[in-house]
Amino acid sequence: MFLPCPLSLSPMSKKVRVRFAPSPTGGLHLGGVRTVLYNYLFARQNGGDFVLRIEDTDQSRFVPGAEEYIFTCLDWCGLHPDEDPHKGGPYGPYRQSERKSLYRQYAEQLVKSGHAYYAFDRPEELDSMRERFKTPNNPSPQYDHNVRMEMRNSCSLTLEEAETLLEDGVPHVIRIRMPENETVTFTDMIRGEVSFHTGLVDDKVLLKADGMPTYHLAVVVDDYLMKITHAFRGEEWLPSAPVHLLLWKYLGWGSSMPQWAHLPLILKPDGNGKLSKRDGDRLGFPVFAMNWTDPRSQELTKGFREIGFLPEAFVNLLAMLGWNDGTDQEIFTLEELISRFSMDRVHKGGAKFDFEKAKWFNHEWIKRSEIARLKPDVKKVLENKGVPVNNEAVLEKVIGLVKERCTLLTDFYEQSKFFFEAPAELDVDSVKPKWTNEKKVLFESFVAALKSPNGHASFEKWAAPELETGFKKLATDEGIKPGEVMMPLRVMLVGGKYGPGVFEIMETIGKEETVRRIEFAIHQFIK
RNA sequence: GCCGCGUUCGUCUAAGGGCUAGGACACCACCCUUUCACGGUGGUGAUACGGGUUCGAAUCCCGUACGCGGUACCA
Repeated sequence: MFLPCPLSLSPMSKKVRVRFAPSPTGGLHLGGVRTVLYNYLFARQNGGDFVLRIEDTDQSRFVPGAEEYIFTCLDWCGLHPDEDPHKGGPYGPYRQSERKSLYRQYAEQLVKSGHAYYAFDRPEELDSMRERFKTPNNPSPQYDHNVRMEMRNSCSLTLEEAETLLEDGVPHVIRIRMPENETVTFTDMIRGEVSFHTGLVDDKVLLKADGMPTYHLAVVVDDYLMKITHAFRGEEWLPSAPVHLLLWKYLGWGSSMPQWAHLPLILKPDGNGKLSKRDGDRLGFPVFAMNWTDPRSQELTKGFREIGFLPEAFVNLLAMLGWNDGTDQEIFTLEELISRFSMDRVHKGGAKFDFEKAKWFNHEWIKRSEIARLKPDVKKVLENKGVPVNNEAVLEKVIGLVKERCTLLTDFYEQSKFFFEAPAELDVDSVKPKWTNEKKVLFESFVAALKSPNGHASFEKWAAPELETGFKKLATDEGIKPGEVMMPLRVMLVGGKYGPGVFEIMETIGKEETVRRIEFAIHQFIK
């Protein structure tokens, strides 16, 4: 453990710790889950910890139920945190609203060291500043070194003035004082070296008037306090990275700053831009991991879980959106992903989300999954649709028979309901035109033979191959080509032109039910 | 506007100086199947553009275009 490490200055004993830090304001987006996944894979692969931290610093955006929803999503995906607000951990609390008292001291430390200042500007004053400095060439003026001295803050005011305002309890924020002319550079795990000119970045608010930190202060403080070693987040954070880098430095924690990785965005399938919930609604596919009902509007947004995705497939397809292991393999278990994942094979460019491919992943997973794995989910699908499932052995047999034709778990309803209840309606139109009295006679003798197999050796044993032999022989004996009556038989049993082999179906539903359905159907086909 | 990040078949991507630019989804055709699927075989289809560097560039450099992200007391 204490071997010299000549190639690296960072101690090898430093345990990998990563975090996912969502703000609980609604459903969990695809991209969010992928960020969780990459964090999780990286942590597991390195024997590290995966922390879930709730970033609820904006109280005006509080949405009841959103936090619980996140827990459930991660749970469904099988991406379990090692530390979170529920189970706690050595670095709690894990909800930023409960850490409120922590942040102020760091903000003030920055004020003392000259890297931040108090600002007393009221919202109207900020608006008017933006109005005043707005030009065609600068449509959105920033609060930066250019205007700093024209605003009401502890840089422009005298010490006495500022102190008076503070003592009088005038509402104020603390802003970082961005240097006017420096270059901040860091190495992103995905993008390599990235640099920024500090003079172009605004004086971000660190501590809000209500005493809550903004994201900028909170990430840095919490990542430090929680000993985070690698920080992965969406690409949309890249522009504010220089603020975070400087904060780590100014707070005196530079040597323990995590390594950053800014993940590429997940884009909408048509056109460009970040994939949003709206796109899903518009194009007819889910964007959230699970159903989400907005508590205010009661609007329901569909999720991958409810639409019939297996979590294994969901995780698999998310992993492949921006990463691959360099081989042609596309289907990975979580375990495989943990061993193969590597941050340096993560793409730089955003990926358009393709729902067709997503469904393909699910189909593959359904086909490859054991019947026992599928059983509880399929049972739930059928029960939700009111299909009576009273025989576990039959259910298992049915799953084996139909799983390769189910892309979504919900497809099991259409594909297997006729095993459990007689079809309510028959697709008579596909039989009627070619229906003849001879065929009717054939089915009548088929039923008779099934009822009393004497003389029909094939029907004594109730099994698909024998049933097929017997039925075809019977047809041939009656002078009818077997092919002519296969479709009618199928429609009688299934109700439509689909499903597994007809004789497999007969074998599964049993003699009584087979006879009942044929007898019922014969009358339906009469012209 | 400014700053940053990107750019290989329609989509996800492989190929990190030397290939007929490979795979997958989707699509098309055929085969299998007396249904629907599964499966099999084959096909259409891409290095944004312009300059360099090099014997040789999708790959390295520069520029252009385009796209995206950011530019809040939101994350």
